[in-house]
Amino acid sequence: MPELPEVEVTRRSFAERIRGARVQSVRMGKPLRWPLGVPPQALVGRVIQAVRRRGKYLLVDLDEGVLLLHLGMSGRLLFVPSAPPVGPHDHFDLTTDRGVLRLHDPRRFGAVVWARGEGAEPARKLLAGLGAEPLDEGFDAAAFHAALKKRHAPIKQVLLAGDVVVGVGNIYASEALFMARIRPTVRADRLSRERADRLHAAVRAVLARAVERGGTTLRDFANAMGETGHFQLDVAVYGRAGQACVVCATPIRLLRQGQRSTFFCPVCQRS
DNA sequence: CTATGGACCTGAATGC
DNA sequence: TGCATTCAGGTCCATA
Repeated sequence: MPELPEVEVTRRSFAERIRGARVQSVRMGKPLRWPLGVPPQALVGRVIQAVRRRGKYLLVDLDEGVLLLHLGMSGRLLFVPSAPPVGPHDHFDLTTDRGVLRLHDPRRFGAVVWARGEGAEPARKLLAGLGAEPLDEGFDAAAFHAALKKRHAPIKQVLLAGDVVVGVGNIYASEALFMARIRPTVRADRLSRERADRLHAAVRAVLARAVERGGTTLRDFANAMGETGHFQLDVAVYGRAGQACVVCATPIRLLRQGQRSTFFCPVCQRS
């Protein structure tokens, strides 16, 4: 479900409302990807200072420590005044004096992890090695090209790996490569500066557009207010195998890269 | 060091 | 209808 745009849209949908809230109780359901790291009781009484994002992680700053939230493949947050009935996939409730923050995650690839600070374990290790923030000023085209020069893997897989640039998941990798007219299978180190620049711009444009559109709702994404996204209406190639390319009408092709589906136009993305 | 495949988990869609 | 197989928006870890 969630790539950078969905995580950012989720963040914006509750960050201001939850700021200043005091934690009253914590409920944990089935185990998530990693343990919380402290007894849930330890969060009671903490006050939420801010909600930030790094890559696909949300960082909930507390007056003591920080909570890292990750939505995995199927995670979704909800922030509502009072807790709805608890379903079988509701695995974390943070009840505050301003509402309940709930993580709903059927596949449980998501996580809620506490650390003393961003630089303290286990946060440090989870955040270490993350690449540039694509929507920040600091995402530099020359540095992007230089980083790609060191990689022999197909460009699609380098985008997904997240250690060069963060936040680009399976949907937006295909979309950005289409926009940049680059074939997903080309080795990253074979991209010229000009083509790397096109990809750099395309990644930014696709992600920014998706944030504006409220994310992509393929089946069940919704922000913490329960609102769905609309970028699925703007998708050019993802999930469109066999359908006509929006530019040249050639049928979109599907291929497998590292057990993930990749979609591309064989004519618009010749190399 | 880099690249690759398997692992984690559940539900929906597809195929026989 | 029933049951098996495949696929899904992520990413860590072991292995080459």
